[in-house]
This record gives sequence, C-alpha cells and structure tokens, in this order.
Amino acid sequence: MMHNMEEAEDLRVRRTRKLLQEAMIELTIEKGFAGTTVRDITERAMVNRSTFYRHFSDKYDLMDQFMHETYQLIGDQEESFQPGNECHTEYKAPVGLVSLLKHVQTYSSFYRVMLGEKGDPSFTQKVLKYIERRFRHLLPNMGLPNKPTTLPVDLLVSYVSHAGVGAIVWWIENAQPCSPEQLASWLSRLSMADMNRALGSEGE
Amino acid sequence: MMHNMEEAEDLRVRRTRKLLQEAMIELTIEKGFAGTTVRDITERAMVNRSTFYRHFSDKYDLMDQFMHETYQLIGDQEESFQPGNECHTEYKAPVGLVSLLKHVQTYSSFYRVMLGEKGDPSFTQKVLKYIERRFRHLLPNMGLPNKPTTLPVDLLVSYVSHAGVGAIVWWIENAQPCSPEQLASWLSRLSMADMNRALGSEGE
Amino acid sequence: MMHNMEEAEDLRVRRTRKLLQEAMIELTIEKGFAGTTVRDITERAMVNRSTFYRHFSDKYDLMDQFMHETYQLIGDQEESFQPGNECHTEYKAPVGLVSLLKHVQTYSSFYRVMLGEKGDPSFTQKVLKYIERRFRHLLPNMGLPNKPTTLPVDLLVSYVSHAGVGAIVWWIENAQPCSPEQLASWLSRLSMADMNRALGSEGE
Amino acid sequence: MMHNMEEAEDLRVRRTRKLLQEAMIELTIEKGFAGTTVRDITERAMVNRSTFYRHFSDKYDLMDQFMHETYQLIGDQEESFQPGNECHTEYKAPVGLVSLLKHVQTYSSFYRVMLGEKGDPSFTQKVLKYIERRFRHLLPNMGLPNKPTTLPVDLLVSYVSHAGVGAIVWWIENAQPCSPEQLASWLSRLSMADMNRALGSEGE
DNA sequence: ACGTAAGCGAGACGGTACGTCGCGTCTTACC
DNA sequence: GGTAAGACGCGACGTACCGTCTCGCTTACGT
Repeated sequence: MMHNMEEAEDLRVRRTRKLLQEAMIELTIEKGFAGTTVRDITERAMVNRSTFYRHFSDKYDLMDQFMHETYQLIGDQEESFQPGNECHTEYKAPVGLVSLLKHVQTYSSFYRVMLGEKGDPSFTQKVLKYIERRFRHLLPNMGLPNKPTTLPVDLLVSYVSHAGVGAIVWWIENAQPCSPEQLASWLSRLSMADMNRALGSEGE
Repeated sequence: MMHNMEEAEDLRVRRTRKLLQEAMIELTIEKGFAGTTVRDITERAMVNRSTFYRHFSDKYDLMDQFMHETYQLIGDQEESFQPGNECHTEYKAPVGLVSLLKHVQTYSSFYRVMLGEKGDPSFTQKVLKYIERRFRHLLPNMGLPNKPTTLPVDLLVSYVSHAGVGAIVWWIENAQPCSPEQLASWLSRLSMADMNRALGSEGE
Repeated sequence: MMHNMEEAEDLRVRRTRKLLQEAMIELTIEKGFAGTTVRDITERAMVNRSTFYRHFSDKYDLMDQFMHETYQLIGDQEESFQPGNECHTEYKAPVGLVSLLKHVQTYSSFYRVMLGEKGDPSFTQKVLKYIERRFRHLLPNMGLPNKPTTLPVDLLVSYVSHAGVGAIVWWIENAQPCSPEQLASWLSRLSMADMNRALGSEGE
Repeated sequence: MMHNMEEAEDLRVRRTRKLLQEAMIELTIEKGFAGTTVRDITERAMVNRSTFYRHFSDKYDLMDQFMHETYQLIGDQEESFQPGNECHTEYKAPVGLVSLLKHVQTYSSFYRVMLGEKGDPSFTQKVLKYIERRFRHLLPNMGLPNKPTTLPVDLLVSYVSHAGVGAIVWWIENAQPCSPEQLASWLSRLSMADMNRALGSEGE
C-alpha cells in the first residue's frame, strides 16, 4: 500500500546517481563543463568510473537527466499556474516564472557557469526552449494580428525568450541583487510590453 | 621603405591561414565546432597538422583571430556611424546594425551553427559583448534616472542584447526571410522602445 | 545410512554444473577457449553469472574439474591394464591407450581446439603429463642403461610423449581417418621402437 | 651509396621497437605471456602506451613480428643448408637444426615459458609448423611408398614434429645439459629412424 | 507433507585492461 | 624561413570482463 513499487529504485542506485550529479555540478562550477572529465566527476563522487557508465552514457547524458528531473519538478509546481488571469491585464508575475527563478537561484553558481562562456550551448538551448514554450502558451490569449508586413510572431518569441535569458544572466552574474519576485515582475512587464506593442498596435 | 611591414606577410603564410580559416568554417557548418578537430581542419585545408600549430595555438585561437579580423572590418565600416542622430527621434535603423546583419548574412550558415547548440559558448559571448558595447554607446544619450526602485540599467542592457541575438537567431534559422534593413528596423524599434519605456517613464 | 554422502549432491547443483560444462565445451569449440568468457558460458547455459562463481572460481577451474572427472573415469577403465605383458614382446596396443583415444574421439572437436592454437597451453600440458606418466610406468620394465654419453631417458620420454600428442593431433585434425585401435597400434609401435632403439642398442 | 634507403628506418622507431620487444621478452619470462599486459610492457620499456599501438596492434602482433624477424634470420643462415647430402646416409645433424637450436638457446628462458603452460598456443603452433615444414622438405628425398594400409605420412610428420618440440622442451627445461650439436645429432637420428622405419620397411 | 535451508536470479559495484582518439611538442629533411 | 612528414608523450574516452557483494524468491531435501 505504501512502497510505490514503480519508483522504488535500488537504494544504492539512487545514492550513486545523486553523488555523481552533485559532483558534476560542483566541478562544473569550479572549472566549467567542457573542462570537467568523467574521471573528475567519478573521483569527486568517490564512485568507480565504470559505475558512471552503468548509469549514464556520458557527461552530457548526466547533464540531461539532471535537467529533465529538475524541470519536471518545476513543471509540477507550475500546475497551480492558471493561464488567463495574468496576462496584459495586471502586471503580476506569473507563478511559474517565480518558481523557475527560485530554482535558478538555488543553483545560481551552476547556472552562472552553464549559461556563460564555460558552459554548454545545448544547456543554454534547453533553457531557451523551455522559456519559449512558456511564451507560446501565453500567446493564444493575446490578439495576434500577424499581418504580412508586420513583425513576425516567431521573431518576437525568439526576441523575448533570449531577452529572458539575458535577464537571468544579469541576475546571477550580479549575485541576484533583487528577489525572484521583483525580477519576475520587471521581466514579465518588459516582455508583455514587447509583445503587446508589437502585436497589438502597429505604429506604422 | 620595407613594403609597409605590418601587413606584408609571406605569401605562403597568408595562403595557409586562409585555407585553415575556410576549412574551419566549412567543417563547423558540417559538424559543429566542438565536433571539429584540428586534424579535420588541416586535412580539409590540405595543410600539415604541425603547420597549423605554427600559426594558431588551437582551434579556439583560429576562431578568435577570424572573429577579430572580421569585426575589425565591421568596425571600420561603422566609422561613418554617427551617434546622436538616430536614437528615439526617428526609428531609422543605425548603419552599424545593418552592416553587422549583412556580415551575419554572408556567413549565415556559420552563425546558425555557432549560435546554436553545436556552437561555442564563447563565440556567442563575444557576439553578445559586441552588441552590448553598441548599446552602451547609445545609452549616455538617453536620460537615465536609475532610481533605486527602478529597473536597473544593466539588466536592461543584458535584456536587449540577448534579445538582439535572439532576433538574429530567428533570422538565420529561418533562412533570412527579410532584408537586413527590415530586420534592423524592427529590431532597433523594439530595443529602443524597451529602453525608452523602462528608463524614460515608469508607468507604475 | 546417508546415501554415500560424498556424491549425493543437490539435484539443482548437478544440473547447473552439467549445463555449465556443456556450454563451455560448445563455446570452446566455436570460438576457442581464450575467446570464451564466463558471461558467454553462463548465457549459453542459461544460468546466472553469479551462480557460476558459486561453483567455479573461474573458467580454468571449470576446465580443470571437467578434465579431472574425465580422466578419473579413464583411469578407472584402465585398471584392467596390466603392465608387463604388452611391451616389446608383442606389438599389441595397450588397453589404456585405446580407451584414451576413444575418449578423445568422443570429444574430438573439443580436443581439436584445445590442443590447437585457440586452445589452452595448460590443457595441452596436462594431456602431455598424463601421457608422460603412462610412459614412465612402462619404463622400469625395459632395460635402461643410461650411460653418460647415451641419449638421456628424460629426453626420450619428452620426445615420445610429445610425439604421442602429435599423433592425436593428426588424428583429430583429419577427422579420425582410422579406428582408435589402428592408431593405438601404429602409435605404440612407433614409441616402442623409439624407446627400444634408443635404450637397448646404441647403433654407434 | 651508403644509407641504404629502403631500410633506413627512423632511429627513434628502431629504438622504440627494440625496447618494446625486450620488455615483452623479459616480462613473459617473469610472469607468462597471458599475464603480461600492454601497460606492463610499455612501463618496462619506458615508452608511452599509445606509442605501443603506433607500432603494434596488440601484444600478439608484437610477438609475431619478433618471431618473424627472428625466423627470417634463421632462414637466412640456413641458406648454406644443402638438402640431399645429410639424410639417411650419415647421421650428421643438419646445419639448419643446429642454428635453430642455437637460437632457442639464446632465448632459452623465453622459449621455456612460451612452450610451457604459461605460454601461448599460437606460438607453439608456429614453432611446430616451422619444424614440420623442415621435415616435409626432407621427405621427397626418401622413398615414400604410402600404401593404403600403411602408416600415413602426415601422421608421421606430425609425430616427429611434435617429438622435436618435445626434445627442445626437455632441453630448455633442464638448462640445456648438452650442446646444440649433440642434441641435434640425437634428435635427427631419432627422427630419421622413425621415418625410415615407418616408410621404408613395413614389418607387418 | 511440508517447513526450511540451500541454491538461484537479478544486478550493483569496484577494479583493471583494452584499443582509439585528440592534443600539443618535437625533430628531420626538403625547397 | 615555411612546410611536410611523422614520432612521441599525455590523457580522456567508452567498452569489456573480471570477481565480489547483497537481496529476495523458489525449490529440493530431510525428518
């Protein structure tokens, strides 16, 4: 009745995976992702190198699984997120954005490295895609004229998504000088303005 | 008296460097930057591997020198760029932006890869820093209140710079569906609006 | 009262050991002994790998136990072997040799591999030692002068023992083109001649 | 006129190969061939492991090349060997056999291991094939009746070849208690007798 | 016949060697 | 002096086996 057999993984397995994940994060912070080798990770985690390969095909796989688990969690928290009552009426930061920022804050050193020049482009890409997806969910609620001569929606999405990452980068590179809520508020106001401005009224 | 010594390089040297540069670009397009090895480059360039190391310390150095030469050229073209007469009065795309976009268009396949997940984070970083520098040149001309409770200028710069890269990414990933001038116009209007909006009047 | 405790093994145990033995033989025939791994054996035997190690310390141990059991059997059959009435009087093949050859014939494919280049030197060595022992049993019955300048007995023993293996190798590599009895006859005649010739009369 | 360009191999290359060969021989003597790893060899030779693989595909290849070079040399020495004047007329050991035994004596420790249970079956096989080839060269000079019911020639060849190895094994395992010439004499007398006896007159 | 100790399946783990690849340095000969 | 050719040391990679070790399940045995 209780031990939920579908995810009752071997205790040793969970321990090993956790140790490897933590080691990877620490080392990435210290010397960048590219500069971190599988051997480094396993030595730090005090796990045999061959054991690493029993769980992950390479360091990128370890990375991916970490992100996947993490973003799953953020996604779960976000279920309480109610679309419809937050956009362009009142500038209140959406719940999901705040919880994303809180996660980023938790791993701020890690994100600082991963989104920077010692990081990994496919990581940045994943964050970007995640943000893009969020924006696209918002879009249908706004009037989207999309007249031919008009600024294309996709351009706008790419613009605000990258901009969002830019805001996050600023935040973590300056030791998060404001609360997640504050940043979320500024950020969503900027993005919403961009989108409304571009899609709503065309000045010319 | 000695043929303008700063650029009278040995013909063989210029040939070798050019071959290596072209090979690197081709291979990066084909298999990503990380996946391209020095041996690949030298084989494609039909140059001996040890010769590579006489000119560049590694592939990142080759990359850097390529970018440096290129952006030098763009910078030169941009000298005609007159700050002051283009911002927030009339939404005319600045000359420099257009010439940057034209350069990007010339190497669009290369940029598509380098700014994407097969690219190199330090490349992206350099492009970003370049754009940021451009924005900061513009800033002093605008009134910047920077009250404490207000959206920080640095956040704004990071926001619009990343957004600019986002626009470029959209452009090259969609086979440049509009002219450089058109994109420059859209892009500068969006950025200016962001900056004016945030710095000029605080709605709330 | 307890059913002869030395061989009343658990049924499962006997089954497992037999399966493993057979698998080893098959695989050795197919891909040589060195090329056969413990995992191969257990997979073929449909037995868990850890079960293998409960019975044998490694594949060499499995090998040894197989040989030991087998040669025990041959030894038993050989008890009827009466030394003294077969050597240098009449060239009749000794019983023991024939039963050895019959055993070899039964496992001819296995011996073909094990005595060849995909085999195992320690296996060959064991066969050799077995044959040597047989010859040494015969020796005391012959007059052995062993004068200093004379061909040493040990050399002779090594000579005929290896020769015996050579005969067996020829036999199994040519699909046993003659009966065990025929080969035994030829072989013992050759060996006896060597030994008589060398030990009995020195031509020069 | 002097630097014989066809075999003027890079001096470093010759040095490296020699060091590796010697290391392999030493280690094989110390711990057997199977028990010697590539890493062992390279450490002993004070050569980087990857350099090993630039010259040899694995330790077996190193072995083979060593044997090939060596037996080439023996073959060269043997050119003075004149078939026809040594067989079955006078029991004088053939030149080739003596030079083979001298080579074996030079590397006696190595051969002791390689032909024994810590050795390698394919090595033994090569030695065997070499000896077999020598015997077959001798054969045509003898009258070979080969009547159907008669002892097959191939059996005889296998018999004497293995026997020859047996003699060598005895020799090196007993610290070569006699001169190569003495052993060669005994050995060729035995083998010749076997072959004459079997092929010449059939007692029954 | 049946309860229990054994044998067994499943598989994580620490080790060690493998053969490959890429790097950057170096030497030698050629032009 | 620039280049080709290529040996070399270094060190990471991902794979393959090895032998050891739980941990539950099931099955033949002994009374």
